[in-house]
Amino acid sequence: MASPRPNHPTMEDVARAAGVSRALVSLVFRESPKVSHDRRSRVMAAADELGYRPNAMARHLASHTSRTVGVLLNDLHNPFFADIYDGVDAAASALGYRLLLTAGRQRNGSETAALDTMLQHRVDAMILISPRLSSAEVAAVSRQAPLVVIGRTVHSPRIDSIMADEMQGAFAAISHLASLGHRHIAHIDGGRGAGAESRRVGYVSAMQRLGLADADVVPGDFTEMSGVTAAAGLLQRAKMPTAIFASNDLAAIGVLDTLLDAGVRVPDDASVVGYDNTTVARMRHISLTTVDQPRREMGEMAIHLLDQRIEGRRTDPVTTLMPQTLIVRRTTAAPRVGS
Amino acid sequence: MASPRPNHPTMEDVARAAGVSRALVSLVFRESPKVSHDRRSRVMAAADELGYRPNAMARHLASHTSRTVGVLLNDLHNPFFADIYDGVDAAASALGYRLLLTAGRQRNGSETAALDTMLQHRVDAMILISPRLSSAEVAAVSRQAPLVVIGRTVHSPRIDSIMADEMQGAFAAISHLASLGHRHIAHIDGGRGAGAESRRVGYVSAMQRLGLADADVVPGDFTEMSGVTAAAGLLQRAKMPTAIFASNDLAAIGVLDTLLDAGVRVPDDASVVGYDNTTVARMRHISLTTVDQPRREMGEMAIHLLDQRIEGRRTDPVTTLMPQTLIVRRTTAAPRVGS
DNA sequence: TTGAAAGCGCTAACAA
DNA sequence: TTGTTAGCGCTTTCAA
Repeated sequence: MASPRPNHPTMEDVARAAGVSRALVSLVFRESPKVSHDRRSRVMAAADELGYRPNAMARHLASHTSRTVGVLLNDLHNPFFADIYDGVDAAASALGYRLLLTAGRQRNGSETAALDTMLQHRVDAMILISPRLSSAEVAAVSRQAPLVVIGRTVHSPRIDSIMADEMQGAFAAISHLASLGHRHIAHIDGGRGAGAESRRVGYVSAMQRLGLADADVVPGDFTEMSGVTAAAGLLQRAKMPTAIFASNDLAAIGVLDTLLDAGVRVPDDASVVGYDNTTVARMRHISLTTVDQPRREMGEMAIHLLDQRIEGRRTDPVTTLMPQTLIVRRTTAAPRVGS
Repeated sequence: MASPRPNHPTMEDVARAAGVSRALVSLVFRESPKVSHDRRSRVMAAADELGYRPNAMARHLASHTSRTVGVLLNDLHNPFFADIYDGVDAAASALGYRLLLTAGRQRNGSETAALDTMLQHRVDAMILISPRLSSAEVAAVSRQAPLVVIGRTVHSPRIDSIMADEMQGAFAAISHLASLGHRHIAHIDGGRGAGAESRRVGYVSAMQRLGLADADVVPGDFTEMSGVTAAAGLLQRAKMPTAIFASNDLAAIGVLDTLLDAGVRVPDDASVVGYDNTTVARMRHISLTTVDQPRREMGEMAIHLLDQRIEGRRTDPVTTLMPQTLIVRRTTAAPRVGS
């Protein structure tokens, strides 16, 4: 048997206490301008007195709108998502949207369940951050509410996408190394990770465009361990590349660690570049040169795109490519002469 | 002008399509056992056909219960919170609770706004993870719904608390060092950070109980920089302590970095212990001995405590102290003989 | 098992 | 500026 729920006062109660009609109380709480100052304060006082708090469910049910955007974070552990969320949150509160967060879990199908919850709450729109769902599923959901997908492109009339321009990011990394004088630059692949393919393609095309050595892609998978393995392999070679462009920071750290153990000094003997500009890359101890994504801006963009749709200012889907910035720190330098 | 919202079908529509009454559809969606298999599948088929999804707001409004727990994460960036959330999520889905997440922001007063949103949605209970709110404010909120506060104690009849047993954690760290043979162990303080005081007190009492050197507390504040500063100060001393117990991993990393720069080898010349067992501590590159908190279990505990209250099985407040575990990695070893 | 009717707490016209 | 009257989509009696 459940404990009695606290008896929340209703508008009716507030109206009675303030000696006005319920409609007037409703107007006050909707911040209508056509309520006299005097009455408004009478109502507010009564509400405070009673500890009244409008019932969001009743309100949304009656008004057919919640001005709420659902956000699906597939992994709370990824600091990336936190940055994106900051942007979402800032833009949402600036434009007066409420946010309903749900986090995916390991369990399969949990994303579907999370989306379902949001749809049951009749959110006005949703933001999906790197969803693992199939494109077909995502497209199906978009029939119920407009969607912004971050980190993927899904083609559907009511889906907008926001992508990092990883080709450009990879180019920035390689051209930085090239300008330092490196010609032989290896790339540690990200496997099936998000963005890995574009980074690899960007790397390969940059090597060509800049007239450097042949592309040299070492298998990997976005983990620290894959960086360790890849670097160990590179160390075996008769001629080590002078620089390594890892597909993400984690792998770059594995590389750093392995080179250090082997007595290869960074950046004196070899340069290393990561990707993502995670917190770890910023640590003094690591101070990794890496490619930064404008995460916060991506989040803000998501809300703006949805706002355009919700307000009916746009119906055509758009894909936004966000520019990347190279952050030069202490793991890159000119190669030693003769190497 | 707003775009037309998608016209969600209602129970009425489903009932009509399935050729049954609305009440029957309601029973089906509430998973009532007293619906024939045949009719149930007819209803489900019609619902699928129409893309029907129950309206959570109407449901909650009519049923006076949402079986939803609100979770206030004050900082999405803290990986700590993500682990706690995992536990919350697992326990909630096991017990059939839905979760409503909100994340606090930098802005002051945002926590209050977040709580307000949750209360407006009439959540059955709330979990506050390391809230920055004053105890008075938290206590006030608890009159509207039962609360579990993680990381703080707030005394109120409807508030349960979950705390890390940091005194014990500090003791574990110090006794590990003592058993290795260290006698002179410095502590870098965490300042006003959560748990810092208990860690310091735990350190001081452990030093006494174990009959080690006088307590040696260096000011700090939970940041990497404070570890750098503290270590630099320690290096100036005529006689360096042989071991350093930092109040958290971040500060420990600052220490590690500074010692390395100064040519002090860890753990050969000095041992370092952190606190929190963050992702960074686990990295091979760092491999920091540190104190782990059972974060996931803390999250699970929160749901269980709330469940007891929601189901009316308990009305008295409890405070749960969670045990800490020392994780020994590569930054601790016996001191050099003679030092 | 099914159906009818009332009402949850609010908003949204419309009147006054 | 304020009050009146219908609902919103669902659950919940209660009867059939």
